[in-house]
Amino acid sequence: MAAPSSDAVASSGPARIRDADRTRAEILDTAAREFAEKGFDGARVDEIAAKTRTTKRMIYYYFTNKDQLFVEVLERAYTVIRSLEQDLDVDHLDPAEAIRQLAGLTFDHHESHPDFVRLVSIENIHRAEHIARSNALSNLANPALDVLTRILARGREAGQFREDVDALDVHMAISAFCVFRTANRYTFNAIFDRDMLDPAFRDHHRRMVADMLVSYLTAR
Amino acid sequence: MAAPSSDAVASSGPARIRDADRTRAEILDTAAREFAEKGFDGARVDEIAAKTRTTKRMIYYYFTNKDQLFVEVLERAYTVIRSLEQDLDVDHLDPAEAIRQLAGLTFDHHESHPDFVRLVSIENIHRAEHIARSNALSNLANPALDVLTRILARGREAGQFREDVDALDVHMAISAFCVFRTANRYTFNAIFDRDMLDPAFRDHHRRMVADMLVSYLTAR
DNA sequence: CCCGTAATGTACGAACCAGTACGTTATTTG
DNA sequence: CAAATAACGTACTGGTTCGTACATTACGGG
Repeated sequence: MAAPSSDAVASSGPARIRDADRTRAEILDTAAREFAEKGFDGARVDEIAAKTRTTKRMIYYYFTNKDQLFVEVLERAYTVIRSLEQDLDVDHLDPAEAIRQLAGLTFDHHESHPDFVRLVSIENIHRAEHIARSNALSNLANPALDVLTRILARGREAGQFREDVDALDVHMAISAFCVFRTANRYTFNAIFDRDMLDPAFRDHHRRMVADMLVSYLTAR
Repeated sequence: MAAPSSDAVASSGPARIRDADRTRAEILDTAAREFAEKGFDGARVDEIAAKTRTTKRMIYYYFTNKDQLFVEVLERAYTVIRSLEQDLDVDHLDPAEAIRQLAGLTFDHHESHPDFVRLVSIENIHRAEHIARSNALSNLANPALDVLTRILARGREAGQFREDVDALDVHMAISAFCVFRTANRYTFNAIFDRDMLDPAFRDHHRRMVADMLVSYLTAR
């Protein structure tokens, strides 16, 4: 209910009372969790505020409105994933092995960032209207795509890979598999009684995407 | 579209003023479109009612509340897909060709039922809580799975298919690909500037799922 | 042909919820 | 150190939205 108004909180070096960056970041964190949990329309600004050490007023102070808050949540979520993708260095590997590495990395990303997958699902229900409103996102290239393009070129030159696929096709196929496990986990489990995220399947599925793509690319 | 309920609607005069079946069906149709369009929380009961030839009162008369309405929308959506799947008869085909047929059918289903794909996405955001509340859905087996099981068994017996995959794995892989094209269409297009549902890619993608699965299953 | 009930319509309410008006305190800058 | 301003809090509002109380009409069984 009412916050303890007893000031003089000073006591043992409390965190700075005014810290715009921290407050802003805390709102974004909480909002990301809340949006991922309940969806855009299901999430409540009041609830986000309550789960923060600040107030609803601050959300509007920093983010203008609920839509803009979601835009920045998405921007941050995509940025995290992208920065991880940039660490990928497979130019020295055999093309097939490079594909395996890329698939594995993508698999791991999605497995360890379920909230990201949910946020993307939610944004798709809204027809990507928030991404469209974000300069940061609509102009952001995907480093994984460049990597993929080079791998495919090398594979084709070596006569190993088929010619009728481009990087986006391969990226789509890998993403589809990885996204599906998380995004459709609940209905799949309800209907087929199998939890796709059960650790028992993890390694099997991880090998499966890689095998699928490599066998497809190398099929004559 | 919807077939008139029981009998021939008495002559050509004004439609029957009282027709429970028709009213109920019209509500379900409209609700399905509205939920698919806006999501569960984004959809408005008042809006659904307005797009119907009846009133909001009737929605509550037949469906108790918004959640139950969504449950029945899902039941109907799944039933439509399932009934189409049952027409599949591939037991006389070569296992690889049978897989191609199944993948193609699944592909076509998803391509021609985008609303179904969206409803499933929405239900996953809600952690399949509505399906859990539906006896019809949580006890409904998937005919495509039985078909798949038989295909795989034949393929293995013939020494053509690998042994370390089960029907659910294959179903998952095919669904993932087909669902992704529709479910993640908007964010994919916003970020990569490629509309996965562009007719120009249709045949290519359709062949791609089938090839991916067959090459994977037959890989040594 | 009449009456019970299934089917339908109208109007309303209570809760909820995004967003704001207004006031206060800390921090920075000149 | 004073004045400006950035950061923050409280309390409220106006519109929305699910759901319902109450009234009414068509239809079918007896």
